[in-house]
Amino acid sequence: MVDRPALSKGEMEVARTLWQMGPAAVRAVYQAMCEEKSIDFSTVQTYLRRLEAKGYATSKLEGRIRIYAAKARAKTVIRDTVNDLVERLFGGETMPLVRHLIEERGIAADELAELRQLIERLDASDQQEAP
Amino acid sequence: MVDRPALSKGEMEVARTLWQMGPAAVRAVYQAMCEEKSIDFSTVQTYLRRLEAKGYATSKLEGRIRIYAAKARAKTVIRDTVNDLVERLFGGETMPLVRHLIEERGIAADELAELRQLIERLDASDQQEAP
DNA sequence: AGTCTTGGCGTACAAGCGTACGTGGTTGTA
DNA sequence: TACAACCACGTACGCTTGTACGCCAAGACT
Repeated sequence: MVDRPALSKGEMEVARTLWQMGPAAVRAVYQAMCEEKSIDFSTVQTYLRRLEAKGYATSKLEGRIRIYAAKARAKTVIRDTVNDLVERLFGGETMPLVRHLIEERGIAADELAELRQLIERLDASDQQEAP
Repeated sequence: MVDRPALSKGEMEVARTLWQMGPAAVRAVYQAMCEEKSIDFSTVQTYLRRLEAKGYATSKLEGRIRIYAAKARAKTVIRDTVNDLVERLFGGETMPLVRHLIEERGIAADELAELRQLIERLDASDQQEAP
């Protein structure tokens, strides 16, 4: 659809916060982000402005407060970002990344269980599609 | 260990090619990359220079040809890059990305089988560590 | 010997990024 | 009403990234 310029790393964090919070004022986003890391209010403001400039967010003045809302869906952005990463770092192959994630980053037992189910499910539909 | 500046997207592709090929001249890297996408020879050269400047590669003149070799190991770079992505786009949680990869990008049947084994293995060691 | 090709190396340059500051208006408070 | 806190908005600035060009020397070809 719309072909937006890619998000930078910093912009991504702000976008993620915005997805989590829903429409929010700069200060609210700022405070949410503050809890995780030290960042300047103005920096957040600039990122939000850029997010809007790139077409990832909209904003409107509500009284004298500008409220930002995500425009692009998280799923879309994640898809594009991950596709790009997989392309560049793994030459387009998905499995090496999956392997890396599962082996090198901790996965809890209940998550493992979920994973197993996920696989069962896919396996079943594979069987159907390619008998 | 050494704290290198992060790789940019473009640099990553060159690094990956270099890992795949082992030590190689600029032209060799260029030709390998050409097959996948259109890129200028000088661009590749600049990326290799920057890779070295950032400490990800070394080079030495062999006759009048400069041979570049990867210095950082792929595993390390992948770890750092993926950690960063997971942090920024998923707030540090691994599972959403794993889920995304498995659900949204095609995984072949034999890869599914491999995944299942991987999970069995981890499950077993989990059991041992936390009885 | 003269010309073509190839490579190294220096340099460029606009756009994007990270990180803010300052100004001037608005609102809540003493 | 004077003052402090808060906000939007414009602006800045050095660094990085993407994408090259041009010059010069060494080897290859005629």
